[in-house]
Amino acid sequence: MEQDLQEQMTIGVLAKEAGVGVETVRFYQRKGLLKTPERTSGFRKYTQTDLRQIKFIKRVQELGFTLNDAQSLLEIAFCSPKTQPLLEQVCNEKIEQIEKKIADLNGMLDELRQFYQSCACESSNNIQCSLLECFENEWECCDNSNGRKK
Amino acid sequence: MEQDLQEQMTIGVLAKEAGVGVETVRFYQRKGLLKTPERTSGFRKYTQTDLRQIKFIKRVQELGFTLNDAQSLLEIAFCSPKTQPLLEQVCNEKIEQIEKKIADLNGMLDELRQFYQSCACESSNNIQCSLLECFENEWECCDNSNGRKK
DNA sequence: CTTGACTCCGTACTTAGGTACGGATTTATA
DNA sequence: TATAAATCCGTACCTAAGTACGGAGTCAAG
Repeated sequence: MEQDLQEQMTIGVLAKEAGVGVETVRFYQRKGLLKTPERTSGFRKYTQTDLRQIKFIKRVQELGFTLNDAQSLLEIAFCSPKTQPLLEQVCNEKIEQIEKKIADLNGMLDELRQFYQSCACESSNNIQCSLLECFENEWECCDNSNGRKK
Repeated sequence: MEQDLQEQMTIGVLAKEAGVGVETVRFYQRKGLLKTPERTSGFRKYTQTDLRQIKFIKRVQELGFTLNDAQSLLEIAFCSPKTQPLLEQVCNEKIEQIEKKIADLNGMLDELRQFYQSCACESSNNIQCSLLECFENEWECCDNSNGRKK
């Protein structure tokens, strides 16, 4: 028929287009992340809208959200003066989470670099430098310039 | 008795001190993250070292590493001239991992802020801004005065 | 009309990182 | 000494986000 206009596709095509597995589509449907699709004699029929929605979900996931988050984002997917505060809240929460994670990681980087530096003491023939001790002693445990201990 | 000098503790005390559950300690032992402890008539006996090690693991986890990562960090925890090349290698790997993670997270932050900004158009009294559309239109769908574009 | 690809369904399995259960000891307290 | 609390062990269960299985029905090409 002339249904090409509507670009209906099977689950397999949808999955391939979206870059996910067929089982994942079924899984999303079970979870309520995709609306129950129409069927032609038993087979699910999907539209471009479904494709866009899956892509959206995957993108949202990449941004560090869970599927539950994705669902609530979809539920408020139309922002208006009414829903905007909620959207702001959800986004800000995530932004804060990520900022905190970055700060932590930067701290860890510092610590690792100090550890690396402090133990890369070619002169230490017999010093046993414990990472745990370095960690606990603010990385002064095997300070090569002036002996151990803080 | 007079074993306070060694500060031996039972699994319950250890767990409480470390802020984890008793089962978690047993789980870490099964996973090889904690060495098999000594026992007094069947009961595990732990030292301050074990406590420090658990705290270290939890800290490493907080920084976004897995238990496997924690394990490999623990395995190189003692550096000597022999193990130093290995240490250097593992450290550098970890540093690279963290740097990549930070870069990823920064990318996420940018996108999230765009996501947030593009829909935070205070002037839109009647505009229905779809997150899906924002997403698909590179965040120009409800472009306001200072709207960002790709 | 047959063959192979695709889809259907429910269920089970996976990895990470634990958490809970339940019956048997042991230890500490009153 | 009696009793409550803690510990022992193996095993089962949990969430998240899928992935795999297996036997059936269906569709499209030759």
